[in-house]
Amino acid sequence: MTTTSMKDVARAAGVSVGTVSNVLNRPEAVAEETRARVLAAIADLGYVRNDSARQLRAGRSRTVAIVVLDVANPFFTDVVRGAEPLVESAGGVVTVCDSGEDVRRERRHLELLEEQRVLGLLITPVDDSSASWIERLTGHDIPVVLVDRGAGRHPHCSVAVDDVAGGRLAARHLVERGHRRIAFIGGPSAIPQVADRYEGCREVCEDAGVELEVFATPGLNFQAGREAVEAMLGREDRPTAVFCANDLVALGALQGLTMHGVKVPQECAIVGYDDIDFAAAAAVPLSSVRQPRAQLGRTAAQLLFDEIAEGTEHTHRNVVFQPELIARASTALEL
Amino acid sequence: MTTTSMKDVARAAGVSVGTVSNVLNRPEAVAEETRARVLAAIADLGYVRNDSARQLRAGRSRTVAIVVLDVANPFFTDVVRGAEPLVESAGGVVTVCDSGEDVRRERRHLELLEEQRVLGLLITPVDDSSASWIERLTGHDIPVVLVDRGAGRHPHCSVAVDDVAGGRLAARHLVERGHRRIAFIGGPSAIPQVADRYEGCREVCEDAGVELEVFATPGLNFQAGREAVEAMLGREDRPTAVFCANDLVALGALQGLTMHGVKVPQECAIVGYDDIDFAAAAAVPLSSVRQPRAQLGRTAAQLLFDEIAEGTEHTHRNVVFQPELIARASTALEL
DNA sequence: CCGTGTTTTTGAATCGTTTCATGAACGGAT
DNA sequence: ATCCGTTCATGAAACGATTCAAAAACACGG
Repeated sequence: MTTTSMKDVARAAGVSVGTVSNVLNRPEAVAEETRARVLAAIADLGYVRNDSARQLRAGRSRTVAIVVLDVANPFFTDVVRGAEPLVESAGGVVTVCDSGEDVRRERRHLELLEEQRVLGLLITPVDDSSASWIERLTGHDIPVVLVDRGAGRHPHCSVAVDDVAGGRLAARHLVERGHRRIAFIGGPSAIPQVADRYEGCREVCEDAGVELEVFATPGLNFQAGREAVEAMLGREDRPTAVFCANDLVALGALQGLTMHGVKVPQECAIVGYDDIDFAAAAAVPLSSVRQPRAQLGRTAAQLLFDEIAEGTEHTHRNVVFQPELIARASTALEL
Repeated sequence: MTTTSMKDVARAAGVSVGTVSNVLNRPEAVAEETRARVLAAIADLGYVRNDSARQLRAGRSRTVAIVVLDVANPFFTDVVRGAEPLVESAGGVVTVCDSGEDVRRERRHLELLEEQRVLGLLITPVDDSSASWIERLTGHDIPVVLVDRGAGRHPHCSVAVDDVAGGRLAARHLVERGHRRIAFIGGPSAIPQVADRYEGCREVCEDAGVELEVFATPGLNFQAGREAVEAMLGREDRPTAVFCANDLVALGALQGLTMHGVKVPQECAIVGYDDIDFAAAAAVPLSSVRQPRAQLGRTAAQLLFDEIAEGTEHTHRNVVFQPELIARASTALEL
């Protein structure tokens, strides 16, 4: 069965293809009676527009791509959710690509997206090596907005959250509750987020004259938190609070402490980072630093459309959001 | 700046467009020397294939769409991950669409996907009302595989997990550990998954002469579990174990019990369903029924490609997988 | 140098829309 | 009846790749 095209519809309705096209795209420009006839033919034949042909003619697609490091990470799903409504209300479509933190996968996606002539791109690059690839896109007139990686100089718009401020928030929260010995759990420090969060924490501790000890982990996952906390337990001058670079790490720490009979928050307080859904759902609800994730997505999409609209007049903007501390049971005690 | 097309490349390399096309698609058919010249021109001009034109000619795209109920749900992300490698190794691309359990969003996606002439579709439909829309696609020669909703009769391939068996597994596990009074927490029972899991549980309890009480919830979320368990706590003949229709519910139950000082598993055992990552990460690691999610995705993709390859010879297949019980601390005690 | 067979290359047709200059149809004013 | 201004409809020319029959180039034996 061959697919039916506008030509078939035109024939069935006794009009020209141009008219069918007008019915679809500028219905007000075609006479009432004709329009009805064409619509009837469309329904009758079950005609469906061919998007490839449309795009070929238009020169670009209506797709905005979002390239994320991990689709399963709630951070990114929320960013996507934030961006979607804006894109859709602008008549666009969102497509999500998962690089899985793998440069090769990311590259493959970028190639494909360029072949598809996407309208624009929101991306959290895997690492600096992506820069040249991304610039290739902008060179071909595909606007790009960087998400949560706006640190360095770069010729793009970007949105990000101030991780140093987040680190400060967490540390200040703990210091205010009387903690004088704090542990930072997280790593590797090559990840800018980790480094920044640590940096903010360090500043505050230094200013307050509070002891800060680092437990470096190989990654930001559950296991890492559990192991780090176990390393900490043997010690006699054990910190009375831990700040984890990530909620997963914090949940690992929580389980580690619980299983060794250390009471949270009575014997050890915990602050996490990201405020994932499970932070509130933990056996001891977790205090955490929340980032305005949906807004990050919304703003990124907005910047993209601004850039498209402004054309050559455009000058890049870099928007930085401030995080917020959500206090829960895991830090509910003053020492 | 206008995008460069094959014509430009052809001119630059001093050959015809047909030859350029051959270099890209059947390089072995073009002379060594010519090929080199064309490739040089491509690199030189920064030429990028136009996928719309390609697809227009080809009549279909290389995209396999997966329409899920919730991208943030680990169940679906794993299904997607399972399907991806197979699709990509077949030269396809995966695109994920989130219906958000909303029929209207789902419909919009289906319309768009049909306009894009996708290669095929894996979908977990929002409800039965989707059926007619989906059949429209198959009517237009777009093969569809149903994921985890293969219950009724339907003219498609499908993959699913046997939820009744899952319910039986959970109940049997609890009965074997000596529990004689069990609670089922979950709802609404209109959801086939909930109904099936309950059904399996009921069978086993009935056969074993074990008392089963249902705490119906309005949804399958954290809050629901917490509230259900609180309703249960007041009672004197309190069940000694709960089977939750879902891990989120189970985590809610766990938090509810913990906060009211009820020890898990000593005073109340818990079994969840889905074995999400956080099940193992809970303060008391959660026993849970695991579904072979990635395999579900893999198989769905396989069925899709089979259908494409077999053409009219194809007869639909319905594959049902068996779930597995993962025992952890939350049921670690014999009564 | 010719015929034959093989390897390369060509160029036109095609896919299904959109766009736009042109033309037809019609009504009303003169 | 003629002319003019609207309102609608038309049909051909893009858009950029792929395909394929046919032409060209080449190799080689006689």
